[in-house]
Amino acid sequence: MTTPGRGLHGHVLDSLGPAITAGEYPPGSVLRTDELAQRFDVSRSVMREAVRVLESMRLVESRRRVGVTVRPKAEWNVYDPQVIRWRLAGADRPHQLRSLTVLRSAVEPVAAGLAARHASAAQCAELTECAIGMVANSRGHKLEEYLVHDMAFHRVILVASGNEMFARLGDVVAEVLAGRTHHEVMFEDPDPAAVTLHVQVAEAVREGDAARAEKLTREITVGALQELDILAS
Amino acid sequence: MTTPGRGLHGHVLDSLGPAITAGEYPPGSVLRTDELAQRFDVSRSVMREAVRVLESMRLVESRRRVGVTVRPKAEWNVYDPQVIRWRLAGADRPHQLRSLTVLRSAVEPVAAGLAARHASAAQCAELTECAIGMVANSRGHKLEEYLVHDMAFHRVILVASGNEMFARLGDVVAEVLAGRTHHEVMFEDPDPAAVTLHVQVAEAVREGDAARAEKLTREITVGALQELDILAS
DNA sequence: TGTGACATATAAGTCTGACTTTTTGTCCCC
DNA sequence: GGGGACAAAAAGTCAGACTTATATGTCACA
Repeated sequence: MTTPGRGLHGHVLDSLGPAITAGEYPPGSVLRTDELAQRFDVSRSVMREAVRVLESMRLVESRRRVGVTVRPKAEWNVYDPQVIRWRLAGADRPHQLRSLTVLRSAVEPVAAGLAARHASAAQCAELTECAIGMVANSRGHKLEEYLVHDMAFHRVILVASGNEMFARLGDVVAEVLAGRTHHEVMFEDPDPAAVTLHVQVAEAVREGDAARAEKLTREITVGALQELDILAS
Repeated sequence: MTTPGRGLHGHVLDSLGPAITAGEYPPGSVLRTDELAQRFDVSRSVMREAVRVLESMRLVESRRRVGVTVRPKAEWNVYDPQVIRWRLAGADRPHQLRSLTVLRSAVEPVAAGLAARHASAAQCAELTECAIGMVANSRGHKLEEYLVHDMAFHRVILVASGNEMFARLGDVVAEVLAGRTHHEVMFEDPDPAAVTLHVQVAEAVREGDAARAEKLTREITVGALQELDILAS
């Protein structure tokens, strides 16, 4: 992914982070820095750095004379990519995938609409390339190749929206798409209708038709919601 | 806000964070831990903890033999509440407000639709109370009181959506609303039409009319976009 | 002149131990 | 039983020595 396990404190985080986000330490649990340092066989300085990071993610709170207490889930920085990755890697995975898919359904249509207005020529070209790649790999069990182009497609849309907040969701969306292919039920070739929708979105963006790009993308995300049985009405 | 300036390293962050997010150190700038420790008159241990936090926010990258280099804006964890607060407090404020308002326009309508399906009786009651509070303070230059109820209203909607990712945007939305009242041009009483929309959203949610709640909320967010001259078509 | 191996300097990374500060629980006394 | 002083516990801070990785410069050799 990005740069995992860099330094000793990173190694500690790779152990503690998933454990906490998995609910292994229920909210209110108290950890002691010294004990943790011993357990992970690192110095207190290193342990303190790790705790500081967990604190900035609002997973824990460090108080004098008390120790390091685990915060309730509702206070976590759930948008921190690291936290998202930890949760996706653990028992919380299904729940996290649902949350993120709902988020996608809100954000991506609007992003596509904005992309139709702001996308550069290069971005339009890239988008079309992605769509072509998806079509080319939509049959014959070439799921991995399809996935690569699918992830790229959505990333381009989000970046081309021109909104930094949307752009930064590219990694998250990619993670969701990858999860669908790798862990969920997706043995067969992708739905041809979905592939067509992607091609049409690329068209709409190229033509600057914001309303159509938004509507088509909404259809894509509705499909994603249905896959997870998140059904409305 | 939450718990600012806790401990020495927190004090350092309160100085460094805003400076970096304000672009005071352009991307690629190199800082040295020792020099920073001297400058802020703290020990290296404390400085290292601060750097670790900045690193987890992806504002900087620490590499051996090089130093602490500032990352390009595109890599920052722009959803980190701390980063958002720093940017809102600095020169980037207008740009950040626009980004967040666009995000709101994507998320809040969908959240309102979900709230109509999932809101508890208590949440419906709270929502109605907020709407009443807004109406009661909509005339006579009682902007502060109006703001309190406005923030509460949107927070309830986001929480009642039942989606943790939406719920965690409550603070951000509150910050945007507060910003509009405190820093932007908003001397007069709020737009009566907007107040009515809020009342109607509360109604729709109470009645479980998801489509109407979503549509009405979309009208609210369109208004917010127009205030900032973010116009479509 | 270019290229590779090697040496060196540099800045982060780590560890240790001593000390400080804050908070909480307890116990004594009124 | 309540209030205040005291003691213990855990995080917080600091200073210094040492380790490790790595960018960069140097020099020999082709």
